[in-house]
Amino acid sequence: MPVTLKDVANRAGVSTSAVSRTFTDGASVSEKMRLKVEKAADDLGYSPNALASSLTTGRTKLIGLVSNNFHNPIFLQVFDLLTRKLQDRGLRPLLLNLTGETDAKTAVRMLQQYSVDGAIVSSSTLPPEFSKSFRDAGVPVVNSFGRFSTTPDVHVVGVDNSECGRLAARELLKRGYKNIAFMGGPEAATSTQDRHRGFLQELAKHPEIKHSESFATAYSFDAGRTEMQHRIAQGNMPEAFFCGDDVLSIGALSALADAGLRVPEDIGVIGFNDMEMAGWENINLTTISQPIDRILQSSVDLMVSMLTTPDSPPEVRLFPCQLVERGTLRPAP
Amino acid sequence: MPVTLKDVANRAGVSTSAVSRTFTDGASVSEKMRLKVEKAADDLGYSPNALASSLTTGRTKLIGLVSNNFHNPIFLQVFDLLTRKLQDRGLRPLLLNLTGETDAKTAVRMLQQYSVDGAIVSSSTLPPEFSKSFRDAGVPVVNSFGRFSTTPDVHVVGVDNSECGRLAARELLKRGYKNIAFMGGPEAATSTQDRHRGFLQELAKHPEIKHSESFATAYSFDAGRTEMQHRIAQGNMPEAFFCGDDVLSIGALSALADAGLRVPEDIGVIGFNDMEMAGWENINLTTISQPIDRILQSSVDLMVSMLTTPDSPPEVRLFPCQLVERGTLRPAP
DNA sequence: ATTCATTTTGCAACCGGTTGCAAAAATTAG
DNA sequence: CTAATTTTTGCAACCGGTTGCAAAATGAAT
Repeated sequence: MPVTLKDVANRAGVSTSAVSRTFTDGASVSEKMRLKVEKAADDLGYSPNALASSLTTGRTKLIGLVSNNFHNPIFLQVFDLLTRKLQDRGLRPLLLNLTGETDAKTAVRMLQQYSVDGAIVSSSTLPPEFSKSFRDAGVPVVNSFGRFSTTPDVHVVGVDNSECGRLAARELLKRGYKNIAFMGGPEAATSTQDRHRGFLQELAKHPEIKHSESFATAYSFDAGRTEMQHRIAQGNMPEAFFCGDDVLSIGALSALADAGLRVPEDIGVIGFNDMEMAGWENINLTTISQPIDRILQSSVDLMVSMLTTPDSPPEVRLFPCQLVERGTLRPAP
Repeated sequence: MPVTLKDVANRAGVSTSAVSRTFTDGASVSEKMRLKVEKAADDLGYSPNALASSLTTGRTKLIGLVSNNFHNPIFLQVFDLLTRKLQDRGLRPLLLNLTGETDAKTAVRMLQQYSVDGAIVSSSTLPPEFSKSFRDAGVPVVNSFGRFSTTPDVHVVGVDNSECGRLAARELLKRGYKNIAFMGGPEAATSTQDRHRGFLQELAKHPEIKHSESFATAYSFDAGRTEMQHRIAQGNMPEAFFCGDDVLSIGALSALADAGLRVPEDIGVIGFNDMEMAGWENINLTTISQPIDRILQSSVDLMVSMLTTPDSPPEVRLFPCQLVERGTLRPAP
């Protein structure tokens, strides 16, 4: 049914090599030949089979898009941008959903079977073994939203989470809060650990500031709400919270509202991520934004450069986060 | 670098056919042979190249996942479920982001180049030409969240949007509202048209009920908020609104709150979709849910059945929607 | 017109598998 | 134990392309 190279060659009355060459740029073909072949190809509606050519060229232009994060709305944007940026480069995303997957071996197999040219691992919660296994299997890897390391196994692109923690702390101090709290996501998440560490680092410079911390069980509305309810029930409330994620913050805000606590008059809240909802007028969350577009652009740039120049040493690219001022923190005095 | 069939054959001291056969089920291989080959394969860490085999078998097990909807959070769940369900069936999703793409020809090419076995078009806003072009190119298609038709070009799975419109109208009437409004998404979206039609059908039975309609410019928070602000500014407010989408509803709610109108005491609101946020305590939106899981399960079931039994006539599978009662509609008297 | 350098083209082998067919091996029947 | 039948195996062609190499065609120089 589908039109093959041979069909085009026959119709144009030339060899298959000629046809192949007109469709690979950089190949030696005369102008007449190219025209003749293109005519025939057009007539027949031919488009080359990328899979067949991959057999000999060794390149499929398939990029594994690996994630296990299909819960945080921010990732819809991630998929949108990533797929478009890949498409723009002539690459096609093969989606690999690793939700609930614990075995890196099978993950590697899934990628290998389709001989992807590379894999973009996009998750802050997927254990680094996965990236490492891919690399060990010879698959070029970029880890987006990954953790900083001085000796990375693979390329890492993301933000400096501990710097974000410091930024949040500085911002709270600047506004005159004297008793502040960190409310993290799951304690096991490296992103939470790093933000927490940065937060403490900054506070270490200000011993007069009281602070406390707690961790929600997940990066979710319910977890944030529940955790905040706990804090309220415990009494002894701090003046402001740095929440490890916007979803968490919004859950926390709802608990505060229920308890009759006003934001920012009674309690301040600063979130993290700047998801779309944070800007909605009925939420209006002051938060810290990650430069998602730059992170992803850099991720596909790195991927493309690995494809052209293999064996470049793993690199870490961290982008600065930025405060997005809205209405849940009181102004600086 | 990667281990090939031949490597395994050499190590096991058998022909390549023997190896091939041990990895295709239903093929004739003796038990000793199978064991010997599997041993060799294990030793070498061999996994068959799906792309190479696709050349002869004509099947890639690649399914194009086509969408242009990377904005509505509900679609994150769609991608999550769809990818997992496909993976469970041994199929791999090749993502095709058609945001901003107007030319079906190029979309078809993108799928053909990778000779996908089929395509699941998952969008309520992508024009039906696309599905049709895929089908015409010989690609089996399932259109999830598509529009009902008595003479469908391709398989369609979704909900009966006009029935949803009727459901919403009935629900509002049941609660004693006498003056109600439909606030749709973009007037061009078929989903909005259908819901609107159903809404009017039900009202036609109740000539004493006053009603009005308006359309937001997009399925977004801002559009819903802006549209509601218009309605408030115009004065002459209805008692309750059926909004064409939850995001729209939430935008509308925020405008109502700003205007000092209480929900549901002053104004009732019912949404559509039951996105996660609708259940958050600070939103608590009464809405209508689509059975997303069933829709997607049915979509991949249909896809699988097309792969085994081609040429089955296009089928429409519609699932019932359900009211999710929360706090934005007053109780029935 | 002849020679030499350069470009263009086709041949044929190959990429990693699959599969129809016939030969070889194993099994069953006589 | 031989013959007939069934199962297992390998050979070789093929899937849709690519590419090294040498032959053919073109162009430049003499």
